Amino acid sequence: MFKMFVWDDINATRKVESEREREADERVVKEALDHESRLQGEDHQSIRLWLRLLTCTNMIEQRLRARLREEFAITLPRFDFMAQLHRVPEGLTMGELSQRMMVSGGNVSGIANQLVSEGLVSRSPVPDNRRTFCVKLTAEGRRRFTAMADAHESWVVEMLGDLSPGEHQQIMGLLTRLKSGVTGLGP
Amino acid sequence: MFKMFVWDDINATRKVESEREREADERVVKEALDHESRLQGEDHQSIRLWLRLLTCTNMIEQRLRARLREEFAITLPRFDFMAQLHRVPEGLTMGELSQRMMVSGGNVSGIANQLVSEGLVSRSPVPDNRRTFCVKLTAEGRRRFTAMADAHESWVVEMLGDLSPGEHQQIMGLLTRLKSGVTGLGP
DNA sequence: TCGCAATATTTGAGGCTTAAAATATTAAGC
DNA sequence: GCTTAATATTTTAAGCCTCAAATATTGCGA
Repeated sequence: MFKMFVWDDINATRKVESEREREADERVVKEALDHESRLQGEDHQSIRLWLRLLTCTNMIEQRLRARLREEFAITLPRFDFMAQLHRVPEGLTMGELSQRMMVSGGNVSGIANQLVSEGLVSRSPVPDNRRTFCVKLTAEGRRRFTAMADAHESWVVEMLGDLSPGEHQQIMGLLTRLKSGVTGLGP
Repeated sequence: MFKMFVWDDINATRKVESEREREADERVVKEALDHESRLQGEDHQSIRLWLRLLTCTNMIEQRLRARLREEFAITLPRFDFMAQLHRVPEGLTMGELSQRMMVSGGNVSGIANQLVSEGLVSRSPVPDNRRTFCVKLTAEGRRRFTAMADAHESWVVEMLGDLSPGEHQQIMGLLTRLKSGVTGLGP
C-alpha cells in the first residue's frame, strides 16, 4: 500500500519518493501549515484535491480581505455586494443578490441596511410587485466602487499572474467540469 | 476587442462565439446565479479564474456544511478542528491549530472552549513552556470523529468523482502552481 | 371570493470570524 | 539581574453568516 505524508512544501523541487519519506519522517522539512498539512493519505485523492482547493481559495480571500481593509477600509462582503450591483446597472432584487453572492437572504438584508445607511446603495420599491425591492448603487456608490475595483483586479492579477494563459485556460476548463459535476448532483 | 458575457451555463455544450453572444444579448439562457454571473469581461481573465475558484469552493463548502449539520449536528469549523487533531495524535498547540485551520487565534480559542466543554477535546499544559497548551482529541472525540470522517470523505468523493484520475492530477498540479505563486508574494 | 400555496423579505438566536488590546511567559542583550 | 522584545494565548467588540420563524404579498384554483 502506498503511504506518505502530504506536506506540500512549496519550496521543494521535485524529489524522489524515498527522499520525501525520509524528510517527512525526520520532520526536517519546514512544513506549510494549512488545511492540507500532514494529511495521512492512502487513496484519499479527492480529499486532497478538496483541501488544496480550499487552501488556495482561503489564501487568496484572506489577502484580498486584508488589502481591502488596509487600503479602502471596507470589508470583502460589502465589496462583493457592490460588485454584483456594479455589473447590473438596472439593479437587482434582494433575492438575486443573495443567489449571486452565494449567501443567505438574511445576510444580504443586513449588509444592504448598512450600505443604504452609508449612502452607497439605494433600495427602492418595485411598482408591480410590492414584495421585492430594486437595489442599485448610488452615484456615490459607483464612485467608491470604481475606485476600488481597479486595485482589486490588480491584486488578483498579481496573485494569479504566475500561471500562463494556457494554464489559465486549462484550470478554467477543469474547474468548469468540477463545478458541473457538483451542480449535477442536484440542489 | 473581444467582448462577451460570462454566464456559465453548465448545461450548454460548446457553441460558436456568435451564437453565445446572441443568446447572451437576448437573455434567453438560464443563467447560473453565482459569483461569476454576468461578469462583463474584456481581458479580466484572472478575475474570472478567481471567481470560478471561489464559486467551486463555496458550492462544495456549503454542501459539506449542510450535510454535517443534517447528519451529525456539527458545524464545519468544529469538524475541521477535530480533523486537524485526528491527523496528529500527539496533539497540537492553539497556534498550530490556528495556522492549520487558517483562522485567527482568537477563533480557535472559542471553538476549543466549546469542544472541551463537550468533552471531545482536552487542553493540557505543557511542562517546559507554560505559555502553550497541548490540545488533543479525547477518546470520545476520536470515536465521534471517525464516525463522521467516512461520511465526509464519501461526500467529497461524490462531488469530485466526475473528474478522472488524470484530471485530478492535472488540477492538483495547476493548483500547486497557483498556490506557490500566491505564497511566493510573501506574507 | 375565499382559501392556500408559493414567493420575497426581514427578524432573531446562535455560531463563526477578525483585528486589536490585554495578559502571561520566555528569550536575548547588556 | 534587568530590560526589552518576541511568543502564545485569551478577551473584547464589531461584523458576517446560517437557519428557522415571522410578515407580507402574489397568484391560483375551488
